[in-house]
Amino acid sequence: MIFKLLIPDLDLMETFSCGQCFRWTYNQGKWEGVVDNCEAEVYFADSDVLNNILTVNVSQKENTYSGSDVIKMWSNYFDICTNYTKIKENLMSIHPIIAEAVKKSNNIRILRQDPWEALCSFIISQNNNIKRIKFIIQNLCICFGDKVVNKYSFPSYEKLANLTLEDLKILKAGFRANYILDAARKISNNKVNFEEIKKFTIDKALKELYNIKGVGPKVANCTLLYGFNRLDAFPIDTWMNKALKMYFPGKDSSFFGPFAGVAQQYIFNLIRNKRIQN
DNA sequence: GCCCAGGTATAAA
DNA sequence: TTTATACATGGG
Repeated sequence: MIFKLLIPDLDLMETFSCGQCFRWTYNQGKWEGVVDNCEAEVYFADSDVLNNILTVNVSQKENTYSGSDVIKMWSNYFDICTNYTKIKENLMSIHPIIAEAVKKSNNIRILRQDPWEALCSFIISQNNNIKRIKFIIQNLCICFGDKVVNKYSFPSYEKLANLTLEDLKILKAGFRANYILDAARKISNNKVNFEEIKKFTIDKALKELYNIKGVGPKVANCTLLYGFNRLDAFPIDTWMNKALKMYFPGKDSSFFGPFAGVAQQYIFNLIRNKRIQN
């Protein structure tokens, strides 16, 4: 099925390649990806781009989801109810560097990704580069996910929980394989509970995620920001540390207010594009 | 060979 | 409590 969504403040290139997600691919003017068990290509048609109308062309096995469920799913994924025009105005008023960051990389939206996919993806991201992160995640989906139509879904934690380190060698994930297994098992046997985390304060949610091996501040904050839509989460990494020291000496995430994570994403993109060293 | 990549666990100071 | 090193793998 094919349908259209009105989504202001969305630049597909910026949003899909800013490092918040790892499974979208660009092909001849269209972006191809999988959300849950739903595969789609999305694009702005020439006649729609000025009106912020996104075309979503969904392929799925017959009747996995109803038409209205599909529209709900993709509306939620792009978080269309959140007003990014307002958020960006607020952020730009905080500091000139944020204003510059927002202007330079226009229109990044924080996607509402599945919590498990976000957690697992950012466990894989540690001490790793984006190209290889994508490679490992693609292996993970092909080897252990379900075939949707042409692509594969992200494998469930239940499925991975029953595998062994030996099984995961095929991923070439290195030392992270052990962390993936630990995460899958702890969530499967309820030692870490996503439903509880949704109700927790940010500090409590972070501590809960730290119970998983290989999950530290970076991975936990990314999981909360991208998987739980906690826009106040603030995943500081080496590049962001450089940026903070350089542009915001002495400041912490509270300086950026309730949309710290959104600010971080824009600043990160600015720094990455500038290829700042030191 | 060496260094780095959207870090973290572990040991040692 | 802070600081150093190993960790798998692949690319530059």
